[in-house]
Amino acid sequence: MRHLTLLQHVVEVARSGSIRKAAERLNITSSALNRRVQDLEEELGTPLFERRARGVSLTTAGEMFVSTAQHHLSEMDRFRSQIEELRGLRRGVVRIACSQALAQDFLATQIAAFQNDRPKVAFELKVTDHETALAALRDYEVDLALVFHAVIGTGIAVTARMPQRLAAIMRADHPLAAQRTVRLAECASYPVALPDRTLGSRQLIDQVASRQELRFQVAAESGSFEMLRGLVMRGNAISFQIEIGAPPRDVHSDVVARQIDDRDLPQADLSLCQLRGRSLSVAAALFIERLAQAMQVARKVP
Amino acid sequence: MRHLTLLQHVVEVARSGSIRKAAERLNITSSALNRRVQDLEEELGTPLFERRARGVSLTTAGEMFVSTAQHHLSEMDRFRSQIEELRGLRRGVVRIACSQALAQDFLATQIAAFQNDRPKVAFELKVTDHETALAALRDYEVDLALVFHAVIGTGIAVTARMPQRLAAIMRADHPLAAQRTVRLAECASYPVALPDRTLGSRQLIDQVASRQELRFQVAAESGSFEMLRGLVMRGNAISFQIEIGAPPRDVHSDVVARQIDDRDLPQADLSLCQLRGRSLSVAAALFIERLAQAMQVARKVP
DNA sequence: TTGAGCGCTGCTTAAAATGCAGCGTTCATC
DNA sequence: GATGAACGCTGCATTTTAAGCAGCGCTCAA
Repeated sequence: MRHLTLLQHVVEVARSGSIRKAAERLNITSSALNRRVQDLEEELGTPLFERRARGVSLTTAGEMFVSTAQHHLSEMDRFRSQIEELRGLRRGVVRIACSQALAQDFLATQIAAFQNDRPKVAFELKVTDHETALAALRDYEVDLALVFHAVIGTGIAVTARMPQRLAAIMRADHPLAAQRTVRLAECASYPVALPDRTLGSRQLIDQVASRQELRFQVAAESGSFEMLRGLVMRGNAISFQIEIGAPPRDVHSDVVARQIDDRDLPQADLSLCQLRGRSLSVAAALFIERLAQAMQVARKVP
Repeated sequence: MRHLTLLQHVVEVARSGSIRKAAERLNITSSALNRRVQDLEEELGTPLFERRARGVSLTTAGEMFVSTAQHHLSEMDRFRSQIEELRGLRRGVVRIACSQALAQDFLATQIAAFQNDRPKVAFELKVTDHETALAALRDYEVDLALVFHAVIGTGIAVTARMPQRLAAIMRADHPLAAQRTVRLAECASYPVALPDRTLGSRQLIDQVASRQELRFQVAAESGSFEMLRGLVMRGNAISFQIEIGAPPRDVHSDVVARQIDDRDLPQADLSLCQLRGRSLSVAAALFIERLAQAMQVARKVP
């Protein structure tokens, strides 16, 4: 879209915080970009950026402009998507931000099922902690975010919600593996490998642990679920994961999941989030619809 | 806005139904406009207009584009308005479509009061029948519409509503002027000057008349309230107007208004309408707010 | 059958955006 | 306190883009 470049350029300057950096990203010279910004500011009769020694930052007017521009760019994306739908191409990109726990099993299944119907739809997955995920949603970087136990502000709408319990994961030969459910206090008797503090499951654990005055023997702490699983397998530690990311019995390894006793757990939700007021591409809207449905269904089956 | 011209151009072509006509309105040559359209179509990979012998008409994709474009143009208008507000200029334009009944008294008062606070805000008034008024609202030609007894479809939101009775207006020396209220049947004994069928008040009268099987002595029929008032004054006819457009005693003439008996009247509303999903300029939003308030207050006082 | 009105295109000309090189400034670093 | 990297900005030459002009072929009402 030729007439959208100006908007994209300004948004990029805002993102980069520097005209030169933005120009590099956009593959134009900084002088060209600089003049585009200046022309726009002159036309509007008001500066959009404050010039600082190490770059630029948005003025109030600039923030308003960027917000409008982002919205319009998103609308145009959606328009193009509808055009393609009209032409029967059924293409599209769905961009998702989610926490690690979901990526491996739940989302992979959902995406595969969706692509069965619409093979030309591509997916972009961004795996992060929930704060970054919601920020990406706010910045129009992703179409939807799937977050666990997050504080969701206004501006973001929760399309579906799914209560999630925490599961303890351990090796099949771990003493606690004999039980159907475990209590958190029991886990304290063994070495544990905890998710780090950016992750929702850890925040949940900390909450419970401090209430029950539990002290874990923390063998390790990591932001990576692969790492934690590795520690479980090779170090015989206990780790924790939300149930949707922890199938009761993993066929590919000797790791098992054991539900934690209900009495120990506060309520925590897995939330499917969209940006309020934003219309999505056909592909993204369809996928969200199915995902929401899958979450409802999964909720019914305990 | 330099980068908005393309959108404006396409919208204008859609409005005009012809590239040449649109080009004339836009003060450019038809070849230039033609090529802009073609370039855009090529870029989108889909035609926006169907070429017909006597001009062009929108394709489905074209309709979608125009709708998005209009929305974005309106957003940018709003953005500029907010900029000016930020700079303390407090300027702006409020564009209104309303029926004649309201223009003379009610709206004039409201506008004058508003301009007392914000003298730099200009008003554009479009006086028409209610269908045209709602169409203008839908086409982003006006910011708000004030219509009486209209069928309001989805896509248009009613911000405030005010039940309105009909009043009979007549010369002070008319026999019926002696009464505080009149019945519609009584009016049938005298010559009447009726609003024409485009006007909401006429539709209301027709409704009642047909139910009560009344036959009026129709002395005249007109779409102009000035004309009707003239006939009342000079021909001693009775005419009708909604109460908000008919002050009980007009100091500038010998015309008086007498309320019609409640038993004769079906419910009819004066509605303040906005386009759903559209954000308005600061001035327009403020004016609407006050107008809505005024309508609530007016409703309280019977 | 004719002519007015339409969309479209080749060519020329005017305008706008871009790249290049370089200026003055700020600020972390040594 | 000197230094250099990073930044925004500007004059000028160049390229790219858009606009205007004239004219073609087409359709359809008169």
